[in-house]
Amino acid sequence: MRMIKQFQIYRDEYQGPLNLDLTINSGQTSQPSWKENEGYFQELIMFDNQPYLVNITSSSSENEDPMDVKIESPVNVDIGALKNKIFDIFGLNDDLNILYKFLESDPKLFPTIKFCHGLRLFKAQDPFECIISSISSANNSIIRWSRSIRQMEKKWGDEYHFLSGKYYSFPSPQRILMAPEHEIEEFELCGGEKDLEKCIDNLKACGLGYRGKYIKQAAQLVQDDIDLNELEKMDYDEAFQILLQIPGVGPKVADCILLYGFGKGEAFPVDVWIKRIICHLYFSGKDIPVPKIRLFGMEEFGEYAGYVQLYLFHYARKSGLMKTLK
DNA sequence: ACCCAGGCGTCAG
DNA sequence: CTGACGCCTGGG
Repeated sequence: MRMIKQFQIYRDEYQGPLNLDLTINSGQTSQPSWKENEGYFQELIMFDNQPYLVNITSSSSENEDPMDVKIESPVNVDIGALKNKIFDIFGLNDDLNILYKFLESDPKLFPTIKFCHGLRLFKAQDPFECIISSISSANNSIIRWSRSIRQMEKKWGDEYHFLSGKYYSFPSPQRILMAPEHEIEEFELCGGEKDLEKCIDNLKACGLGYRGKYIKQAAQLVQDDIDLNELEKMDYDEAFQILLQIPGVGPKVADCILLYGFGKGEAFPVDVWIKRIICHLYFSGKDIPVPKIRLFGMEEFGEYAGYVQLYLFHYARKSGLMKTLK
């Protein structure tokens, strides 16, 4: 059986503007960009352990037309549930009008609005996936990180066939634990049957480098010790401390996980660019240590900290400020 | 064409 | 605090 259901998302169902293209392609390290095909963004969404291929209009996101959503699945599609999931992923529950009032109240932040109109937080579809992909993003470029995620999905995720092609889910902790860390381990695992050069089904071969070890340790912790449902219920500070115990997770990565995986909008992930931008805008270029920048951001921007980080980064990229700071 | 320095966040020393 | 980690980018 194969089911396709279609619905619209109207302009008055969410508050403030939405630029879907900008949201998907602004390099947020929550999920790789969705595929673009015949005027739609497409991605496999796992919901209640069932696969759904979501197709969402990629054009006219800035005008008054509703967005088309088509969902293809081998199982019955609960439109309400999938719609909620889509709202979560694209930050459609965030009121950008209120955000913009806040940004307007700070002359340093005001200019970010016109560069980021309709930009929303692009959330991960699942907390475990978010943990692994955030670890992979550390000390890494967006392109390299996206490639690694896609390769992990292809090697260890489940394959699903849809009308427009094959898609792979993000592998479970169990699957990641079964994957060899590097080619030597894979070689030993097959008892020397394969040539060492042909051992490419390991984490390191996904371009993850030394992060492979962290990823397996993280998967082990999630399987044995860390209950992600419990983490979801904790307040920001408590969850932050727990996440820091995961190998490969420092303050920046923990904040990304809290922001993109658990929807904690008060998280303020500080990478080198945010550091440079904040030092430039708020400390007249003086060099302030990263941990202080983080505390400053959380104090100064409160519940909007995550959005401010997103807007400052994109603003710096588009306005040319980044080139100046480099 | 080539090489090699520089950049990225976390960890270990 | 500093250097190492792996890989890609970009300048020479």
